[in-house]
Amino acid sequence: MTELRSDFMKMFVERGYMHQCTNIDELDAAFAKEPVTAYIGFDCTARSLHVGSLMQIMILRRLQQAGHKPIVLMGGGTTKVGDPSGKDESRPVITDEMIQENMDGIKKVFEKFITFGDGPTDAIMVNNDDWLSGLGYISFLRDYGRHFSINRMLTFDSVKLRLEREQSLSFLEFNYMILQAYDFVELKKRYNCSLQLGGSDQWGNIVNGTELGRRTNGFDLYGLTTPLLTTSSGAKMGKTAAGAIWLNEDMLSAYDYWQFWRNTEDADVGKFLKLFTELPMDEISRLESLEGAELNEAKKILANECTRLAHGAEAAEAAAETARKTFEMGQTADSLPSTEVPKADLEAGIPAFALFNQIGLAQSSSEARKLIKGGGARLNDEKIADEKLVVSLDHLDAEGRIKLSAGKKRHHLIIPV
RNA sequence: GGAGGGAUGCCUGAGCGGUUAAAAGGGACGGACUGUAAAUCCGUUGGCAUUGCCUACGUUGGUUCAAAUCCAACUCCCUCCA
Repeated sequence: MTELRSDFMKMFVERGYMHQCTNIDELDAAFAKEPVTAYIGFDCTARSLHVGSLMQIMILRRLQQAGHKPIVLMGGGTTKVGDPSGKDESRPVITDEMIQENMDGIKKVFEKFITFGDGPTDAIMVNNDDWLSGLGYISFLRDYGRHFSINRMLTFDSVKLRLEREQSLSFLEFNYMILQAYDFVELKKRYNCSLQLGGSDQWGNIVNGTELGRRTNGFDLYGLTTPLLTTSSGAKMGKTAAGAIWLNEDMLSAYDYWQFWRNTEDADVGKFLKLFTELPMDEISRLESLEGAELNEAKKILANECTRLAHGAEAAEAAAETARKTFEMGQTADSLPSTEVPKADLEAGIPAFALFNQIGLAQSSSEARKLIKGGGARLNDEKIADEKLVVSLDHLDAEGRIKLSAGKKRHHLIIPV
């Protein structure tokens, strides 16, 4: 590999986004020479995206900053088929309405990170359902099916692993990679898009696309993948007690998002700063060289930066301030996640376990009881010793609220109304 | 088409008539220790309920006082033979 020339590729490698590339020299040259249009495909299986997709989102953002054009491809059509990569079972079929709803939610996430519009480097969002739904089966087979070798397809990990592992793979899913390859060609034709980005699990699908483009139209298409991200202790990114770390504020508060990053393992701080913030590299090296407890400062910066990107500067500051009050000053901050409870209910008294369940600090009453029994539940920072404790207006603090905590990190306010 | 094997809780995986809400490990949650870290150790881990009830071992029936465990049919999967 020769020295990289383009700013984008240099950044890409330096920051740790790089995993595999179909032709790094040519791609680098293209980036150095002219604006490149690139896309990443996203499933529409949920109303929001979570941190598992954040790396891809950041790449599109940086791509745009470097003067290139990002395309967000929503897999409205392919979602109906289901990607077999890395999955043991076929995906449940979801309805068109759900797909539309999910797309709307996902678009909101992207609007925070990249600029959409009609300008040359403005991002666009397209839905592959637009061209996939209208395909004629016979003509598609004749024009594109001929270019796919079954022998070859069977060697791709997404298919191979599934077959080796006794799980059945339906013909429907088998077609996923063909459709994704077709997407790439279609995007080249429509938008002169010549690069597909994606996670390393998409490598097979991406390569299929570049090859299909070359065979059918002689296109020069490129693929670039990012590494699969796990934490240093080997866990997949983005799962916690509360569930997935969603990027939409209506699914996960900015405070909780901030907390997620604040709780990063020591060993991951540098890596995450590079991937998920836009701090300059020398600043990052300084931060990651901090030792012991000082590394906590770096974690706060990480949390601030990440929250600022996803939810805005104001929300990030508020989350940081809330955390500071809660964890460092032992105060009860107004801005903790809160739930309004009718005054009348509190007057009558609510069993503590029911309340924990109601506000989401426990998934069920039983779980709440166990939490109390295990000594992990707190009311206004006092451990709840009595399993049958009834919470009432008597428990209001000086500010007229009640603070409930599950463990040392999860806090919630009850506001009587 | 023929012959065997399998389907268990979030996951892996024991159990093969009652003492089994179901071993063990993982994961997750809580506690201790710390730095809102990791590692380690301890506890919890179906739901509802002021100790009793309900739902659970692929689906549906059956045999039994009693079944995840036995029988039958069905569904799906695996292996070998043709």
